[in-house]
Amino acid sequence: MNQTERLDRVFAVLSDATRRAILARLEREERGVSVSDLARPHAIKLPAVMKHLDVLDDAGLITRAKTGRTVTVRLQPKPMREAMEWLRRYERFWSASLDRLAAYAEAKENETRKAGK
Amino acid sequence: MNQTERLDRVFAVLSDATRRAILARLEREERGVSVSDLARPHAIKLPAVMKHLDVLDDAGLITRAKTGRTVTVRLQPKPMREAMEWLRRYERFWSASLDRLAAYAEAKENETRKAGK
DNA sequence: TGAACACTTTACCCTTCGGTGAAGTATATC
DNA sequence: GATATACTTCACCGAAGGGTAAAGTGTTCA
Repeated sequence: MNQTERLDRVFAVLSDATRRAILARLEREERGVSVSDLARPHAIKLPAVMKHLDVLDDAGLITRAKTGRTVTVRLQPKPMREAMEWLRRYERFWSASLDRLAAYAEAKENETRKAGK
Repeated sequence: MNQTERLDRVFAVLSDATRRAILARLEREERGVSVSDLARPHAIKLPAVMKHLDVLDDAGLITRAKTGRTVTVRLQPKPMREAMEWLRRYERFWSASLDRLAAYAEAKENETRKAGK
């Protein structure tokens, strides 16, 4: 799997609120959560949760371990790093545009003052 | 539009390589790029590019300004900030797991040394 | 052994997504 | 006025996405 595909998958995972909630839950519970516990808070049936877990798995964001009849799901956030790195490039741009906005506001302010309005 | 919906849309934008390429291009050219210039490097027809631009627009990631018959597209990266903030929560987790990995490796190392292998 | 439990798989539904060809609109340019 | 340019809209297509009900598998417990 190349970088492009990895980014596609991780960002696709993150574009769904249910999956983000699952990730957030796993982040809080480092020891892992069973599939049914993960499903409980959501208003969807188990098979739908299964599909979400498959998507998370394909993106490499979780690991699953079966013990007896229960499956423990754990977070594997490493693939998020690449996504974060990708986004980081735009960080300077936000600050830059905020700076520009501030500069503009200031210029406007001075202009107004000079005009004696 | 609430936060959940904004995150859905921004991450959905980012899950497509063509759209990431468009964003990257716009990041390099701060003065804006025309629609046809944006489309040129991609092996898809204009209507497809249009749809990508609509998706970017709906997520608030670009602005479009028509002058004569050409439309200039500019980056508006502010909505990415929220997405980045969301991801940032997992940053500590990467470092944490890297730390744990390092600790494990070190323990293993000592163990091996003690055993005199 | 039989029933309950914790998933998992299958088959299906409807909607959204990413793409196309073709036709349409508005603005240059000759 | 005719033609080229720069989009834009429309109608369509096949694949993928998120959901369901129902049936299946393996484990635990009485």
